[in-house]
Amino acid sequence: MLSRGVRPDQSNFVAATSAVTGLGNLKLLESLRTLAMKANFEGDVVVGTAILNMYTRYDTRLDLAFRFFEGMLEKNEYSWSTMISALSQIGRLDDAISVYDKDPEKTIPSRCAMLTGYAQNGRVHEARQLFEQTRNPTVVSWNAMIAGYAQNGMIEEAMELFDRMPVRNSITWAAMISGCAQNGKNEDSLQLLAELHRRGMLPSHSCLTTSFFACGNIGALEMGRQVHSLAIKVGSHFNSYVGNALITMYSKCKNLGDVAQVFSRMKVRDTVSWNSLIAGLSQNSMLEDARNAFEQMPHRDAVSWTAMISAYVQAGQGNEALEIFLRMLREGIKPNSSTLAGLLSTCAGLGATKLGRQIHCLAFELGLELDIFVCNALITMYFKCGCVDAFGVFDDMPERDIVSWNSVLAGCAQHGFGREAFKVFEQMKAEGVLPNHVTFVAVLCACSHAGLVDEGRHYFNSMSSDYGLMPLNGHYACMVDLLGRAGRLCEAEDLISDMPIEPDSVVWGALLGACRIHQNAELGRKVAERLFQMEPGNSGNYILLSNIYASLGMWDEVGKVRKLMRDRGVSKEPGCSWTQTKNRLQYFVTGDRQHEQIEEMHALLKEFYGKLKANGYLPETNCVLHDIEEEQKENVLLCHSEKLAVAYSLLNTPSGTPIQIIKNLRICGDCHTFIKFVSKETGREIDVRDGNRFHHFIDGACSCGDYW
DNA sequence: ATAGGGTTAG
Repeated sequence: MLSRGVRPDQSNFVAATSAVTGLGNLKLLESLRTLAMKANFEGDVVVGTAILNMYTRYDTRLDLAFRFFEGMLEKNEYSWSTMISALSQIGRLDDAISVYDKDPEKTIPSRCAMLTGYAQNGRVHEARQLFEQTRNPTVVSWNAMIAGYAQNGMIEEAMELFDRMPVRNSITWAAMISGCAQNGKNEDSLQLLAELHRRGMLPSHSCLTTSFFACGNIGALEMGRQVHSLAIKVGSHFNSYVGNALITMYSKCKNLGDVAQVFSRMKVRDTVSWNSLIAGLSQNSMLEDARNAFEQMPHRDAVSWTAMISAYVQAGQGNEALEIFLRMLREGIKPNSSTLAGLLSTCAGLGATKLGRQIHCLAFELGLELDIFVCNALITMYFKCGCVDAFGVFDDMPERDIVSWNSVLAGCAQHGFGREAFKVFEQMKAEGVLPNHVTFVAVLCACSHAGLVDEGRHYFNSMSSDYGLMPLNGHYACMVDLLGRAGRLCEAEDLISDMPIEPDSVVWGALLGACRIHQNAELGRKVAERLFQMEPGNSGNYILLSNIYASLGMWDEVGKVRKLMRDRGVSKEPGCSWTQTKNRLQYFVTGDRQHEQIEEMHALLKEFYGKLKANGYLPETNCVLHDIEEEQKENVLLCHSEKLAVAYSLLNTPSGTPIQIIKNLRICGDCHTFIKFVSKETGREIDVRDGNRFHHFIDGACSCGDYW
């Protein structure tokens, strides 16, 4: 056009800028802008606003966009609203507010942008004020307010506006249907879709997308199929949002055949389609397929990398997760708060404090150190690794959600900070945060671990009387544990028999654990038999019972339990457990290959012990490995040192394949032991029942991450 | 073209 000497007009420029959208090419944009200036359009509001809009999409910091906005000779209502909306979307709410304040007109678009800005940054009350001050709200104003309420969990208020508003459009319905689904009211959201349908209206792409989300949330496969055919009927199935939502819906409904079909029939697969596929596959434990999809996809974004990392995290493959992360960094992809949160939970699982600290540093570099997700993950990581730095992270948080409070309470429980847990709990209440079921599990666990029986009772009662929270099995399990550890086995038994809900195996398991501590073989046998019926495949119950007998020196009974296991074919998978009798530690190995396993472990332990010594970890010479005693050759290994037990438990993993792990020496293990561990850092007993890693207690320093 | 709605990771 230009080469033929035709001067482009306003609409040409607008069309050209819109064509540039999605190309992500800032240089192209700059040249368009130069062209506009040459063609004497630099002062044109419409062209200017179109250029501004382009800037807001590419410029992540918005500095260029803002400078351009400031320089605009003329601004219309949309120039203002575009700038306000862009600033508030990246969280620069204060700048958005000051732009809004400077707007002399404060037109409806400008107000709507500001309203949404407030709502998306959690300031619903200001959003509401803005809405209420608007004299003639348009349908856009109503929609913005409905969405604002829904995004802030105020679904009743949103519903009330929805019922009250004079005119609704398709966006109103989409906002309401989405609001319900986002707030766990999936059935309501599907009912709204049905009502929309009944009224003879056609559902928009957004309505369909969000309805699939709702179906997926509740696993409503049949409903999902019906909506799917509706989508085909209205021709929406080619829309990428709809297609992507279908992938997610079918994978949440565990219908992988349909996932594959939808994916293969899609005309255009964007990054979200691939990401949804990866997420769906990994959530259905098809890790290999997820990885293949990941390797095949054309453009991987931060979400793709994060999805793959968390797939490995969930599968317990921390090393793979880490390798993917390193590759991500090498390829220059910037991690976001979710990436870091996933990695931190891996560190927590591995007890990898050193790596955890490195990721903490990375969070500072990326400016994510105060991000709520990152902080919550940091708190859990530090606590699981036994570092009280968790408190510092918690204290520095500018805002906290229920997860933050629960994480800190759980940490107190794990580390025996009973009284501190109460303080945190009171502080939480004072700040007006309502405790939930998880909160009480943590508080009761803290009581149990600190041996605070009366306090535990008080909080247990307060749950239902003050907060209307009915105790669940987890809470009963804590109480049984609390009473049981305090030696009040009868009371624990009574509590179980008075339960209004059916006690699960965890509750009985807590009682069995108490029997183990107090060496009560009579009750232990009774409880264990019940557990054998409830979970016939769980070898842990058999081992616990045999540990009780072993602790009383009742070796005949130990033999009987082991025979029972063999007869019932329980211990196909090799497993191991620790127990302590007086001044000895015993290591039980179960499974068909017990004998060779012991030999192999023996050898590996010697090797490992040598490494420990070489690294200055076990200075005392009395930590000798005792030979297997004749009479318990088959199943019991004895040693005399608690420290050696720590070394042993380092090698132990919950998955029951200790040998492999030992060879790698990469993953430190979970210990199912009743040995008391005291943290050198806090001087307090560590609760090892909840997956705490304690290798650093060998010498106060974290050894993991060095891989020895 | 621009103010309001929708999919993926945690």
